[in-house]
Amino acid sequence: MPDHDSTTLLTRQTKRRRVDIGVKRTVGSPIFTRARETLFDSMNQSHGSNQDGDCSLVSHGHSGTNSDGEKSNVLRKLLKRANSYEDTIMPFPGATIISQLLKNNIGKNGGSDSGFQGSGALSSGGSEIQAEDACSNSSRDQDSPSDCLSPGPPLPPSSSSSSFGRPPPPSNLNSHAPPQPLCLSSFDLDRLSDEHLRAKRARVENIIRGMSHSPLVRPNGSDHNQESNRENENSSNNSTSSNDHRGDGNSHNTSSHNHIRSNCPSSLLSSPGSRGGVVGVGEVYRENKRKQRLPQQQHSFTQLVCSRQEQRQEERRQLKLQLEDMQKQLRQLQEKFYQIYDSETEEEEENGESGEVDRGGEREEDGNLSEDSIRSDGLEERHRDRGRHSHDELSELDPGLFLDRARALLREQALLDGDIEEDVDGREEEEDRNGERVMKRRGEAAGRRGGGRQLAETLKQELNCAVSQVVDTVVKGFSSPKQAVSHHLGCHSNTPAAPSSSSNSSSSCPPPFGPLPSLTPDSRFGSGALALTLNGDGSPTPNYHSSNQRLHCFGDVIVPSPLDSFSGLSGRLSGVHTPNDQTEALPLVVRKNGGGGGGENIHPSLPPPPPPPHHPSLHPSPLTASLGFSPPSFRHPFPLPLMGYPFQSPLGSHGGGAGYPPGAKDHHRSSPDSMDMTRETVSLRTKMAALGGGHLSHHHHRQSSPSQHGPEGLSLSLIKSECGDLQDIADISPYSGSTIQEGLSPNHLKKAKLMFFYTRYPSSNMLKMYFSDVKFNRCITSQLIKWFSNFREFYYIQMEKFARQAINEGVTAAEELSVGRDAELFRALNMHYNKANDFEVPDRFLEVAQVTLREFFNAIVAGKDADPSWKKAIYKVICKLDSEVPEVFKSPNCLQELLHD
DNA sequence: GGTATTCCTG
DNA sequence: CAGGAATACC
Repeated sequence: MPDHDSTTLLTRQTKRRRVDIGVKRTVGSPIFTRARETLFDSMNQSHGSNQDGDCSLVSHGHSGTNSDGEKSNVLRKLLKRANSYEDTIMPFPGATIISQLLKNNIGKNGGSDSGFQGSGALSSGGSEIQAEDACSNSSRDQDSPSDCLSPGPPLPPSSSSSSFGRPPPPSNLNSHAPPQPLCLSSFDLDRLSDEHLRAKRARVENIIRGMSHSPLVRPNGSDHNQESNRENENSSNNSTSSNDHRGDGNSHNTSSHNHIRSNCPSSLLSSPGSRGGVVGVGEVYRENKRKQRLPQQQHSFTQLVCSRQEQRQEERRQLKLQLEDMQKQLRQLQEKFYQIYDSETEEEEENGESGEVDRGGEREEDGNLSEDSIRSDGLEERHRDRGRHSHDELSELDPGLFLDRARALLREQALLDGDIEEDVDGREEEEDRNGERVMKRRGEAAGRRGGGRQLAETLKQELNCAVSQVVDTVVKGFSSPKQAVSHHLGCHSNTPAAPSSSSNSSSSCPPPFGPLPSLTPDSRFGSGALALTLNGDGSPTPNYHSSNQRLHCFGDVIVPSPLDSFSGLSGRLSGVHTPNDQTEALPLVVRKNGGGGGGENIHPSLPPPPPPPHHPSLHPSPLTASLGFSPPSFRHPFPLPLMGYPFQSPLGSHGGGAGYPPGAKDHHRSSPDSMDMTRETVSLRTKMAALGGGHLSHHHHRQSSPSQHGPEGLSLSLIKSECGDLQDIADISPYSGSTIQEGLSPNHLKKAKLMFFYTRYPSSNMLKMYFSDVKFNRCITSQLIKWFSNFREFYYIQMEKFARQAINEGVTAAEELSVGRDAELFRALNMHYNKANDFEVPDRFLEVAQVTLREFFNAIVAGKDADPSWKKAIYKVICKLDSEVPEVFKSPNCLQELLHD
């Protein structure tokens, strides 16, 4: 980024900080406290004490001695924490990770989080709009997103730090620490999870949008305008980002829909928005890249090479956006809770509405100083704050999406519980900012609490699912660029909204969201991870666990890695590959393209294996294990494809589809082809051997399956590339053949050698029959034929050698020559074709060998060897001695069977 | 012209 | 064991 960008970033950050602070307040606002109280009351009274204790960290000051008061305090604290966390760092590992990532990214970008935070707090609230713009700008910039995100954390710091007395950074650290989680316990966790879920959703949506959108040139300038336009289009109030934020708040009051939409545009599009204006450019750009990538993967690898950097940036942006989304989601969740439980706050809300201007200062103070004071702000303020926060801080994120999701969730819950329905409606109304309804709610609130619990549970479940999905998606993305792409693709396919990018830009946000509730769970998040059951119908728990694990893993991986690592990961994953990262994956891809230049060019970077890029943390087994990703995947953008091939090795595996481990297959789906292709293209037969070692090893590791294939399995696959048939590549597609391998593996070679005991002159058709697990193409066929040719060569050489030896030894009659299992000739042959001697050579082979030896003996004795083509007669004889190859060899697993026997 | 095989080389 | 060249066959 140019210097000016950095400066802008700083300004943005400062602004953002402000915004964040304001947001924090909102979070910390009394409403939250009440919500907390209600939640706690309903949720667990027993836990309350503990939580209080935990929460005690925050000053209880206001709350009365009453348990309720304590609870409220606790809730407030929790909320504050959550807010502070959101801004600073999420208590969740994932959140923390994200925050860290964002920070790291920022750092990479050149922006200094710390500096921002410090300055950010400083910035006055007056520039919220600007802050938004800045965010959008920053978001626009690839790096900028992080900046926007970063602000979030920073903002809280001021409030959080003041309120909590923690410095933002420490808070982050602390947040990671277990104690906080404890404090947060159910409620915070729920919120966090919700936010995560939302964030995931938002990410997915963003991704989808990006996918859908036609590739755009990065817009440096018009982003803001675009954003504003989009926002306007969306209908929400936002003519401008600044207006939007405030307007959002208002809009929320007026109508939840508006709020959502406004948010949506900003978040979705904008995530755009913040990236926003950037989005306009950034998103489009991303989209373009994504689209290109997809086609590239599927169609050709060359394109991939072209836009590495762009992809990287996009990935960064996406990551940032995701983080932002997550934060937004969390906020939304909080809001929901507030709405649900806030009946009390109604009064305050009205008051709060009176002065938005004051809010800025008050909020900060309130958030920091006392929750009670915050209450005075009222729901509206919260909304406003929310809107601001979302727009300002998370401008990129789509608050609308979150809201929609939240609504959907609420609705679902309502469906589950009639009581809840009312609550939901109330929420919406609250969103609308109808203070009156809020008041009504209060009355209901008491009754609701039961519903509130349910809601909380449902929200938790949904959050868990969403988090898990998000984590999965993120991890996948990181793990392999292609995967990420695939995910994106998947999202597209899955998400109806995704299809039209352009449409999405203007109105896309709302539509996607609207459908989200229903779609969200599975379809949207497309990635298998998505399987969330937002409704909570399903498997929240399993998902939850998975999510947690994933989060941990993710956290482990990500947290340590600075943005660089992140970017590297993203690049790796995306396939954009930073030069370092790309080392492995890209080359392959490139190769494919043309054998040519583009790919190769990329490769160069690869060679210098990126030692630093890969953080040890990245490889963490846990992730791979939990996620199912193989560690290599992280390194290799295209791990999946590779995995598939290795397994394919005839010997081991096989078993058709069975050969692949389920997980592996799934991975392959994403983008195995590219990998294989590239590899194949890259390494020809010659290379195959070399590759066999390295690649195969990778495959092996990746593939949990213990296929016999050694590391070499892949080598042969490369041949295909040589053939250069795109079709082949396409065919290679991991899925196409259940377990059909593109190339020949060492096992295949071994199998061929064993087959040589039966047939010295196999026909191509015969080979196809017996190597059914291999996808035959010219190259493969030629290679197999070449193998047998080589076998024959060795065979005849040995025959001639021993025939002459016999002659030299004084053997006069061919009859004297016999080939037994103890014969030196046989041992030589067996050593060559059955080195392990784990296969029982058929007697027929001994007979043929004896015949061959005698033919050579006779020919030599007869002096026929003078004729240059004297061996042809012998070949002609021997070729007739081929015997049927046992059916066993037709089985891909024949080696295992044969060897075991 | 393409394929298959052999021979030679590494 | 693969690549390349040469040769033979279709």
